[in-house]
Amino acid sequence: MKLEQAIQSTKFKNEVHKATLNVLYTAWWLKTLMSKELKEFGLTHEQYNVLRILKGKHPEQMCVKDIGCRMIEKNSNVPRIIDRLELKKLVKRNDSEFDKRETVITLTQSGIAVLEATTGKVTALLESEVLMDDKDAKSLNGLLEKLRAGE
Amino acid sequence: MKLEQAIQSTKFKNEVHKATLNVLYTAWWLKTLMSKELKEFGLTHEQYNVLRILKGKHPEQMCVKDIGCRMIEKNSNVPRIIDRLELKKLVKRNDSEFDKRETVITLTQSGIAVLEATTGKVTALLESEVLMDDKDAKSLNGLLEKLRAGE
DNA sequence: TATTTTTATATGTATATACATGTATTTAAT
DNA sequence: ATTAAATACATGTATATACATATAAAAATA
Repeated sequence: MKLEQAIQSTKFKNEVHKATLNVLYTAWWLKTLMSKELKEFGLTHEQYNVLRILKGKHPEQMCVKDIGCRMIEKNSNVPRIIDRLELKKLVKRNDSEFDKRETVITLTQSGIAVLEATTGKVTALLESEVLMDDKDAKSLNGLLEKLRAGE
Repeated sequence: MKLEQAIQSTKFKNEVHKATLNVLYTAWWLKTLMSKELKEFGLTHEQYNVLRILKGKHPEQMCVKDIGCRMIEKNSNVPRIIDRLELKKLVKRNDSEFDKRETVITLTQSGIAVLEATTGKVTALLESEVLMDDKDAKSLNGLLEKLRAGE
């Protein structure tokens, strides 16, 4: 679907303005798509993101700050996302021995199982819905990084 | 900044997977950038979006549904965003004469003034931070629509 | 060593998102 | 004409986002 249809507007100041709206809309579209699959597992998008980050270091523990700086949405409130994952017994909090300010987190066996099942489903969904070859994806990655060049 | 630095990860399944994360991250980056400017005017990103949509039809009134389907994030709770804009006297609610189920909304004079001031600032900010020429923006728009082709 | 500053996390508040439900009104079906 | 279905909006709840503040511990400084 063209952006014009999606937001029922044709008035863009220029192509750059249209591109900013297009990025925002595409992100919403992707999130909505993934959330439908995640919901089956009782997970939200950001809970899933935290589980995947923990998986990357497993079986090592990670402190809250290190999880936070790997999040896609940097202002996510990681302690509260962990609260909910802990309630579902998918992660476990421990006090750090090296630095008593830190809380360190690990995946539980249950967390690993849920993450693996979820990842399979999400990957399959994206493969079937995101119809883009590697060459185009590479161009897209380059352009997005160009857009953020001033970061 | 490269995505790899931004989310401190280099493990992407493939370029398409990286592109999905890159879109999500870029959207967050854009929203954060704009929010900084909007905050000066006491507006949130979605409140600003509603004001801009109303501007497109002004001085005509728009019903809640028509605003909703022009929103970038479709699941936004438009009545509640309007509640806050109404409290700030930036918009006005009226009962529709044609269909008593509808509430129709218009910008107030104050709303128009705030919107114009805000738009000027936001536009200037994007021009200075989004360093991309029209040609690249056009390619980017094409690729994003390719990504969502199955929509 | 004592004090200050910084860091890591948690908590509080307002708004937003996602979704379910309730209510009034309109449209369609019987 | 009456009933049923659909529509428009509002409201309620759980979670997330954005940001301010609080608390404890570590690091830096006097």
